Amino acid sequence: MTPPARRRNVAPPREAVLRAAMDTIAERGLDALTMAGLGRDVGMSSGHLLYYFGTKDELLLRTLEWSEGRLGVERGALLSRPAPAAARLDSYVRLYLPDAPRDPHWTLWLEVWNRSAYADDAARARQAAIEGAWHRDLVALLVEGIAQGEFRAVRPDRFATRLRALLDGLSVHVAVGLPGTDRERALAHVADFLADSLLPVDDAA
Amino acid sequence: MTPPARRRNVAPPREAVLRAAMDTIAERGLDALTMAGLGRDVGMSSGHLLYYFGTKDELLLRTLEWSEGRLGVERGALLSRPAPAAARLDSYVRLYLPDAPRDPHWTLWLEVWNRSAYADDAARARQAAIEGAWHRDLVALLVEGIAQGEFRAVRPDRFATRLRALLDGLSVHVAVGLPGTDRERALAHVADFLADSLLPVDDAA
Amino acid sequence: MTPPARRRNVAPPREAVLRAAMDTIAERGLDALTMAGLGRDVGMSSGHLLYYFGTKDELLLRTLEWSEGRLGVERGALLSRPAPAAARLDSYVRLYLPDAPRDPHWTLWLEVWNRSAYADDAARARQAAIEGAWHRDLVALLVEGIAQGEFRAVRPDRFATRLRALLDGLSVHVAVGLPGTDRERALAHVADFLADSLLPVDDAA
Amino acid sequence: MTPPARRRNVAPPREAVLRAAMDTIAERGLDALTMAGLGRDVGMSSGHLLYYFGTKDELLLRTLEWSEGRLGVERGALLSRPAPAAARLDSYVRLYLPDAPRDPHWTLWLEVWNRSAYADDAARARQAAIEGAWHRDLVALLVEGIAQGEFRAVRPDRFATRLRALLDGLSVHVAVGLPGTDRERALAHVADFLADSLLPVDDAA
DNA sequence: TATGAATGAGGATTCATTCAT
DNA sequence: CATGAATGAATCCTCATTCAT
Repeated sequence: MTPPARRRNVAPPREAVLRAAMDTIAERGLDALTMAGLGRDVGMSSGHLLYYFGTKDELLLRTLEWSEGRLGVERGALLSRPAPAAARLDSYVRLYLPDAPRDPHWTLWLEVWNRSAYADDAARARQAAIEGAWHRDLVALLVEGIAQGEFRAVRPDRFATRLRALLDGLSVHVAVGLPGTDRERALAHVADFLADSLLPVDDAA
Repeated sequence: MTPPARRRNVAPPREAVLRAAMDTIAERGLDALTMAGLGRDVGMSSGHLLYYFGTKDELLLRTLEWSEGRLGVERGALLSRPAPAAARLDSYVRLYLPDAPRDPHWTLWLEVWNRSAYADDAARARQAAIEGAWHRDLVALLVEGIAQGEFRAVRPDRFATRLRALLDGLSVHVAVGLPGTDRERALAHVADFLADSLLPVDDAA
Repeated sequence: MTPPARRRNVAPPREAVLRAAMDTIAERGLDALTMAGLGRDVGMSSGHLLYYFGTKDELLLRTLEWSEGRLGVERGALLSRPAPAAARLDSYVRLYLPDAPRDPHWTLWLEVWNRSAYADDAARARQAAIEGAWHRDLVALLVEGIAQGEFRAVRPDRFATRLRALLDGLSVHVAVGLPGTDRERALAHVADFLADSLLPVDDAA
Repeated sequence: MTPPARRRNVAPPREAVLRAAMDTIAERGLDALTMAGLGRDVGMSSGHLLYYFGTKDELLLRTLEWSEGRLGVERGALLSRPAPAAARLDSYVRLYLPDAPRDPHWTLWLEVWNRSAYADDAARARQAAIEGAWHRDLVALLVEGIAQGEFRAVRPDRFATRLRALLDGLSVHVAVGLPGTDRERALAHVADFLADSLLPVDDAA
């Protein structure tokens, strides 16, 4: 799946392609996503698909980026809302966590993580860029919340890392369908964690 | 990779097979693990490999179980040491986290998670059993530490879930080779987290 | 399926083996008959099966011979009955034709015919021997019937060949499940044929 | 040999492929026909072969249909000749019977019959369609011959079935190489049969 | 006799990728 | 831009057969 490679995309890949790729991956896993099948789904020859993406790996990464792009827009919107930092943090968390087992976006992430260790630097960089966006936005939000006295005076970067690790761990559990886990429980765990370590102490008093 | 299936394996699969499978997976990824290649590595025909495992998927799961078995022994040893709960918790964490990017054990987990969503119940159950062992041991340790006043009075099960989610998140980051992460930093993060939420408050005083 | 070959049977192969082989072939076709599977069915290792039969081809032929042996006994019994030749001929025909599509015995024949063209002389001879028995018994019956004035004065050998060809053709159609054919219709056809060409003319008068 | 399946084949499969398949089957049996080998014979990758046929089973059926198509043309030509019905019937019979043991066309039929019992309805229907063509043409010829007083007043459909059963039985014997049978003898038998039951009685007088 | 672990030679099939049109 | 025929390497898995015990 990672041979020569050559061309790149010329015209903007139709969104439908990315969406269809996402759907198939979510439903039946990445292994079930074949270029020919995807072409069939979107009414495009497999040849043309490769003409656009150059490589199946590239398609995978592009799909992830597209999906992230959409989440990024949502994230931007919710973070810039005129609302308390705590409320916006809650929205952030809700956006972060998978909706249910096999959540397309998370399924994709899992796959990308898998190949990550064997990917080239360019690919790893793009992947890191995505993670970075989530991270920076979270840091900014924490800074703001702390400044306004909504949050305790945690170290923003450190806390963001900690929270994201927690979110990633919980997300994997949910996305993978681990028995005894689901989105609601994950949300509750996060709420607990935030109450314990970020929100004002007098909260519990 | 998931066809008919049929159970076989009567004699204990040689450890060498599992070890070799692990090595290859760690070095070049699961996709690079072919039955033929593995057979070559361990001096066994690919036919016989299938005779033992019945399926490549089964081999994967068995390798994970074997690897877990070894960790389980280590875990048991360190947890029953006559040492403070805090020290034992530290060991537990050190055992949990990957050694470095591409850590074989974690690479395996990533792969298993990937297929998990599309696996059958039996496979998922075996997977859950492994996770359960880590969880229960952690809970027991927390209970003990709390009883002896070493830890704050957290709710053990809840805290264990939180800590494990954190560990999983950090582990993935490390195993996957995310820039800016490594084992040491992960350990530091965990230490921070524990200091903040589990260890006695007077610690920081 | 036709390599070296070496040993032969030592003890009388248990009937159960032959019977089980027959059943499997009838139900799912010869391709589905594996030595290992058959061994499982009869509680015998595949190794021992080969120890008995030496070869899968040999097993096939032996199964056919065993099946023929049973039919041969029946045939002998019915032919030696103290009954009119016409009645005995009718029984012969009923024994000859398959019971229904996938009739085990005929399924076997079809398979044997298939390999026949590529078989060695010994195998072909054994196969011919079986066909010969049916032929000779039929000839004898015709001779007797003619002598007693029950049948017209056809040339026995020639007529037997013709009748058997007819029976084989009809049998294949029935055994194979050709639409529009079944045992009853086949029997009617044969009856017609016999009335037209073997039984006394005054019959129709 | 009968998995998922998927239809493909858009362009007309080169005749050469079918012809080569036929040749190999005739020479060494269907088991010896491998996609790779066939690809080699016709200078086409095995991948492309499957791209065309989708399945080895499909290739088998297609080869039979192609072969039948050619015979069908011949049959059509000889039946529409301006010749006595008896002469045309003779040609029909000559076309029907195998040329010699291992006659490719008949070898194919034998194989198809074998799987027939385990085939799906679609496959069985296509098979039946072929047999039906032979049958209908024969019936038509009989009707014509009877109308013109060349043949006795047999019931055409019934007689056609009987004759075809006879032809199938004899054909198998010849194709399979049963000792004591060959095309000439088979032809003689058929001639006898026809003289006895179809041609005018005064013939023999 | 009997076992069953071990073999190893295939076999069909899949699929990303190429390229002439 | 777009096609889709063509490739061919690679894969898992099957199974008759062997042989040490």
